[in-house]
Order: sequence, then structure tokens, then C-alpha cells
Amino acid sequence: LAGQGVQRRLARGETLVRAGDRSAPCANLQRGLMKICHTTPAGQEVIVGLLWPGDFIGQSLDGEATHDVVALTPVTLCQFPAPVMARTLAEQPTMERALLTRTLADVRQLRSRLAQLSRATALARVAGFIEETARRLGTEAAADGVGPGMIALPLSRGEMADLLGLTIETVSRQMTKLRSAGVIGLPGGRRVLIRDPDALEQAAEGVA
Amino acid sequence: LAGQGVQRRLARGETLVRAGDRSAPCANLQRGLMKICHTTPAGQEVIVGLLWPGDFIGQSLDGEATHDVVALTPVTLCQFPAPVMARTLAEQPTMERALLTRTLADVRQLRSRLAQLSRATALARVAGFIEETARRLGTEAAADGVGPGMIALPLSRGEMADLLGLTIETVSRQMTKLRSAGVIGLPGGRRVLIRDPDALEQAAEGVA
DNA sequence: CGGGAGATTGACGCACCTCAAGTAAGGTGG
DNA sequence: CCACCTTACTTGAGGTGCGTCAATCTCCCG
Repeated sequence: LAGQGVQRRLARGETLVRAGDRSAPCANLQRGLMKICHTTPAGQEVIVGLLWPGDFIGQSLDGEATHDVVALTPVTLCQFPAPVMARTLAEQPTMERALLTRTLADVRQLRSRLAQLSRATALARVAGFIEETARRLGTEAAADGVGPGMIALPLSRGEMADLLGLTIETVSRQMTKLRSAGVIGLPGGRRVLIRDPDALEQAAEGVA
Repeated sequence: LAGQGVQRRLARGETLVRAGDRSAPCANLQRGLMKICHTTPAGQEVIVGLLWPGDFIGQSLDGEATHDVVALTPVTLCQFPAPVMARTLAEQPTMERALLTRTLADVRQLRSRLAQLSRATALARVAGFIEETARRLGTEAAADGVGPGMIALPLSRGEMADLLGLTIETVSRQMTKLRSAGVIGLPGGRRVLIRDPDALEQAAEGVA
């Protein structure tokens, strides 16, 4: 399948899929980070999911796309037109099974996020996001020229707010609160130093 | 596939799948309503999805179940052991494709719910739920011995609260508010009369 | 008719949003 | 290289929507 694809790069802010597109392309995200988002009639944006390297894009093989997919950082991906994708899937049962497995995992993850969003406090959401980001960045962290326990958040405060269902101000306040409590350090420039992973986990679990 | 399945009935409150189960069964829901839910360590329950007649149960072909599946009403379903399901899928590409399509639809729906939950007010959530329920019950409504525009909510106030991420009291207050505004009628016993569908839609959209 | 679960209503507090000002960081032109 | 401007972030004060606690009411179902 990789042979059928076209290598492509997107700059920060570029849109790969727009809500309402028919036969939107599919792609494998190789480097960078993207957001799946929905803009309300009122112009407010909600981020319903993030895409990390290795993730597959193209939840709309059938029908039209319901969400935008936008690059949050410079991105490289391997893109396939929807028809090619459909044909390949039909011919390669292994591929289809793999995609099904992945999609089922997505469903489970979305349900977890739903459970989180419906009850968690602002502090728990922010702490959970930092934790999750640290886990996903993992070994890459060092690549950003940051030390152990240090990560570079790929999202602005505003994007974090859209993702967590909060306002910019509240996100900022919770970050400050975690810093004051000695749980994290904020050396500036979107970097976060995780001083006390256990306390961070506690905060994410909702233990005030 | 239907031939391989076993017809089964569950009473209200019975559990089909428990979180942590390995090789949980798959099933087709034929009559009744079920909930997919998660109980937090603190004992609070969050409903992450509802299952209506025609829906497929078994988002955990691989790995272990992450959520409980419980009957909200008396239920009849056609159940298959996970191994049978796996074998059938492997042998019947059409079936696998159908399941993939369904699962992708689930993903889209979950994302919509996520967008809704992250920003909507209590009134919008309640109004949206009534609207959605009315749509899904659709023609069945008449079967419950209720007139035009009348539906019988399949959930208690507490279950609605768990689903919408609110408390019982808040759900109750929003229902009262909609009644006072002349949008709905509450003749008692979980029944809801939709007096002004347009106003209900407006409320669901967040128009105060 | 009585008991009990579910639903409604009220009073009150707190977490988060809104509005607004101030501060730090990054990029551009002189 | 520095002044300037823009954008992002922080911090503060005040209002509000929803949660919490508690009392009352309604509807079943025996």
C-alpha cells in the first residue's frame, strides 16, 4: 500500500480534510501532529481528537467527512486517494482487519475521553493532558532538545482549551496552580518540566 | 451468521459484558435498549453510549472489554461467542466490511457527542437528548400507547444525568424549565409531549 | 392504604466563564 | 542592534450556572 501513496508535507495550520468533503483522502501520519476538529455555527472550535505519528487518517471511507483535519505542526504524511484505499482494502483482507482493529481502538479511546470530559474538573483535565502528552511524546522528547522529564507541548493554550472544553484563562490558571504546587515547572516557551509524576497522576485522577 | 447465533433475553439491569472480560460475546440487539457505561473508582457511573435495536455489540474483538454493557429495558438479542464471530469475519469479507462501516459511523457519532459534551449547557444537553430520543424511537412511539409527538423516555432521571454528565437535580430543573416555556409537556411517568419541536431544536443548539 | 423509590423544588456555595488589564515573547523594519 | 508591534500568555475582579445538601412530593406496587 505504501507504494500507492504520495509523500506530502503540510505546514502548520494547513487543512487536509474539510468537514463536508466527499471522498476525502486517506493518509498515514508520519511526522508531526494534527487535530480533528469541529467548528460550531457560532464560530467556536472544538477539538475532538489529536493524531500522532503512526495514526491513520480517513474515518470517512463511506459518506462525507464530518470533521476538519488540520496540521498543528509541520507534518509529513503518506497520502492515498479514497478510491485507491477502497480498492486496496477490498483486495487485502489483512489490511481491512488491521484497519478495523485500529478503528475499534479509536472507539475505546473516544469513550474514555467522553467519560473524562463529562465529569472531570479543570485541574484534572489539564493534568491528564500533560500526562498523556508526556507519554505519547515519550522518547521523542529528547529530540526537542529538552532534558529528562521535560516536554514541549505541541499545543497553544487556546488549542488546549478547545481540546479540553475549557477557556484559555482557566487552562492558564490550572497550569499556574500545578506550578505553585511544585508538580510541574514552566521554564517558558511551551515547555513543561514534570517534577512530580505521582502528584500529576493524582491530579489527573481528580484527587484535589 | 444469524444461524450461528443464540437468541437470548435479558431483564432490565442484567449485564451482558463486564469491563475487563476477555473474549466477551458479540451480539445483535433486536429489541430493547442497552447502555455502555464505565464506573469510576469513586463509584460514579458514566454512560458513554446507548445501544438501540439493530446496533451491534462487540467492540472488543481483540483484547479485553473496557466498558460494561447493561440492559436498560427488557432486551432480546442474538448472541455469538467471540471465536465464532472472529471466524465468520475472516471467512466473509462482506461481513467485515459491514462491521468496519458501522464502526466508522460509531466513531463519527462519538466525536459529535464529544463536541456536544465539551461546551453545551445543561439545557442544551437535555433538549438534545429528548430530540435524539424522539428521532430514534420514531415510529415505535405509537407502540407505547402514546399519541403523536409523545414519547416515553427509556431512561430514568439518574440515567439521563449519567449520560449527559449532569446531576439528577439539574436534569430535573431543565425539564421543568422546558415545560414552563411551553416547549414540552410532562404528563407524568417518564412520558414527554413535544409541543414545540422548533423551540426544542433551538434549545438543543444552545440558543438560550 | 401504606411504604418506598424516583422526581421535584429550594437554598447556598463553588468552579468555571466573562470581561479587562497587564506582561512576556517573537518577529520585523529601521 | 534596538525600537516597535503583534501575538500569546498571565493575572485579577466579578458574575453565573451547575453541584451539593436537604426537604417535600408523586407515583407505583404490593
